[in-house]
Amino acid sequence: MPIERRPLREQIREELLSRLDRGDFAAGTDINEASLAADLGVSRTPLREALITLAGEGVLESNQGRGFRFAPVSRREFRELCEIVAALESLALDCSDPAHLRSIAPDLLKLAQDFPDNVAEQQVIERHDDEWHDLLLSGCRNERLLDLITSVKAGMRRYAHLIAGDDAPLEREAAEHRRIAEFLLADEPAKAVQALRDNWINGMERMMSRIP
Amino acid sequence: MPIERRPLREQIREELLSRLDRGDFAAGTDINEASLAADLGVSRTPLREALITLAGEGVLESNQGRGFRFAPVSRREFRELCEIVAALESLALDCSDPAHLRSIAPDLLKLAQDFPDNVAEQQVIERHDDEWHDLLLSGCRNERLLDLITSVKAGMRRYAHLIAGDDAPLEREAAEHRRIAEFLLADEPAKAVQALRDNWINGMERMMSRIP
DNA sequence: ATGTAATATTTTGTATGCCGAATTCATAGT
DNA sequence: ACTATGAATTCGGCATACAAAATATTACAT
Repeated sequence: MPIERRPLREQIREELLSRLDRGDFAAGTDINEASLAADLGVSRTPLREALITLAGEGVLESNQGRGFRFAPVSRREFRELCEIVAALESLALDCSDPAHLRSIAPDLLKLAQDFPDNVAEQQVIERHDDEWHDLLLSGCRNERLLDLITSVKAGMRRYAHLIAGDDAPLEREAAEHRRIAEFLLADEPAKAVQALRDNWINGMERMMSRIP
Repeated sequence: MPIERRPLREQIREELLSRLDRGDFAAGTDINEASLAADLGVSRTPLREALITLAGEGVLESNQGRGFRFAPVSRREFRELCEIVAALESLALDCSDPAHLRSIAPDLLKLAQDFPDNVAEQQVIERHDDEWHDLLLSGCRNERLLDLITSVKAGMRRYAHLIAGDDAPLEREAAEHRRIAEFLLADEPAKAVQALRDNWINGMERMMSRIP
């Protein structure tokens, strides 16, 4: 088996993000470095490195002398994030290889149809959604853009747990994914881009009511 | 005078970026943490924190065990960055308050006209250009978007010194800025957005030949 | 009882030290 | 002379130690 040979800061970052998905941290909570480090079984140094990375991604905010805290959630910020991701993913889809898009379209359609079937726990659904978008953008040659999208989406993870336990928006999401895939199958990339944009805007509105 | 009361990592980050503007670091160069820390008069800890931040912004890359190095420049990456910033600034302009845009339009025009007059050193010009764009986007209410633009632009600073010593593209840049400002004065924001997009694409092409 | 000042405690920010991995140089063998 | 193998050294990654700031606490005065 391949032993984990990656910087601790990266592993810590991912662990914190997945805890965030589970809703382990309340937004707006101050982070105590010593206790969190002890909890994770690492020293403060790599933990702080992870925290600084997350602060750069907007997951945390840092105030001089007061350390780090999970950035509070707000409808306004969520809308801002959705607008950004919509623009970035649209761009990514725009500069994707059309041939590649056609080749993955069947898979995208299939995944979208399987969507509501496995109504497993929330985390699985979230991963599923992310994977679908990742596949959609897999033909984008702009590496920096893909990294940036990943980074911005990290900031949205604070909102992930808020959608738990409601199947209706899930069905809507799947329907919109099917629509995008069908446009790609029909070789109409421009319409797919528009549908993707709509997907984010609609998803934003679905979420809005759940944010305090 | 107000004494500097900010985390060292931020001051270090800015110092490194301004050194980058001056072309002090060759792209692709490995960074020796100990010697750089000694040079800056700080310890390795806040330096590493700054390096990690810069790596998150794409200014540096980090390889396991080999530490940090200035990410090598390439035409491809520069094009990627320009496409991203074009999309982000377009979005920012798009969701700006039209009334505010009209109110700053005269200033923007004036600044653009003053552009080539003070043909001072390169750094001043770069700052001037950045300030113009900052003012242009000052009416954008999407805070996260503005932060993101700043962050992506940090990655472009590796290319800043390459444009030194050529006035022709500067004149073109100023002309395009005037064009944008005039659209805003005429209350045609949509055209201004398009002109802004063109500005980035043209600026990209102007730079291309200078990148190895 | 409440507000304020002084002190104690907690927690962050920074510096230093140690260990292991990775690179480099030297040496031996073909 | 060239490659391969091993030793030495350098350097990054992480832990620990220290300093400074912020928060909590207590004592005192009004």
